[in-house]
Amino acid sequence: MLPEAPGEVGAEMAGPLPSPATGRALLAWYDVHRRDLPWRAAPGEVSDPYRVWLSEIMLQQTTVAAVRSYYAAFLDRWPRVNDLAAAEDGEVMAAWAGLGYYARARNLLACARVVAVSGFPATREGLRALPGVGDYTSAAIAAIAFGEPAVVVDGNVERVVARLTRLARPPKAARRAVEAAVEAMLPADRPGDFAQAMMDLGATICTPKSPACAICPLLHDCAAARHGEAAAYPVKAPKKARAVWRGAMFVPVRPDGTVLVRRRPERGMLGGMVEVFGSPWAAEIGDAADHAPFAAAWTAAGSITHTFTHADLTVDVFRADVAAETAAPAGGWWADPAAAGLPTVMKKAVTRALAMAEG
DNA sequence: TAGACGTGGCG
DNA sequence: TCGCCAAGTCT
Repeated sequence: MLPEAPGEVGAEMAGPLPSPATGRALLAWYDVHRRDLPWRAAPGEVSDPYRVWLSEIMLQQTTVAAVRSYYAAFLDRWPRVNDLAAAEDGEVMAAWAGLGYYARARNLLACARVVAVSGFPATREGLRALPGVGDYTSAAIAAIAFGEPAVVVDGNVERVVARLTRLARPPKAARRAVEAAVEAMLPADRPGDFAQAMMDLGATICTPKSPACAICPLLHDCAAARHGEAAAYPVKAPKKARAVWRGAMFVPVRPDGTVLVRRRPERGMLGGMVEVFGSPWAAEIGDAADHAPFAAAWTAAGSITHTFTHADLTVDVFRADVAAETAAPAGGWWADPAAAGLPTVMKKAVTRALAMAEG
């Protein structure tokens, strides 16, 4: 594919491409207002790639406030990447519990075990090949830990650039234009500070709602602010209408309070998670009774709703009180619902069933 | 490539 | 209360 002509990129923007002067102004602001974060090297000090990597993985789609205690606990328990590489899977997963996106923890450990042997790659390209390290994280580590003039684009950067340039399309749909804008203002001598400065600006001044334009160091470089419409950017992609799904779930309860569960297939929604028996989720499910795990005195326990990213689900819940010796059907087992590791939608259904008065 | 993947905080 | 959001990656 041919490289895009500058005009093609610029055509996405109602404002001009940012200049190197804008990048320098941002760094001047950063030198005074930078956030003091535990994974950040002091000014003039060399960054530890392990700490940068660990923090960047934890910060994916996760707030600084949520990460702080986990970062401290991990660093205390596994001070170097070799320590983490030698850890057992279960203890790392347990230490990650509560942070969310658990694939990150699995990739973290896999990555540590690679790095423990060969060390951290010192280039963006090399970093990009590590498990759990994508376009953003590879660029961030390369810039912050190794001083590579990588173009770092995260959600903060997208927002800042969208406002600076009055970007006409949603940033993710105008990826090349965003990168071109960042590159145009990137100070080659301080790429790591520049990346962190963009993120600090996005997190503290150029916020999603109610941006503090009056105290922004880039106010006079910002096309959106000049038009008094910073909050109108970035342009949002139109929300797709959510599908409407229905389902039925069946909760047999033994006298000791255990309920019947099974494990979902590894792939697909809630892959590998524990669930209660029930129907597939679809626009129509037909007769709920067709999906019961076994014949019993099923009683309607009402319904629950749950919103997924792309579907609104309503589930009719049924309960049956069964004998202690009731056998679990193939694939199922009896579990204490409080300790079964149920995802939220399943917890809702079980809670609904158990809230029903017995008998 | 659009969708899945977790959780807690905020207006 | 509830939708939106927060330093994305993988398939």
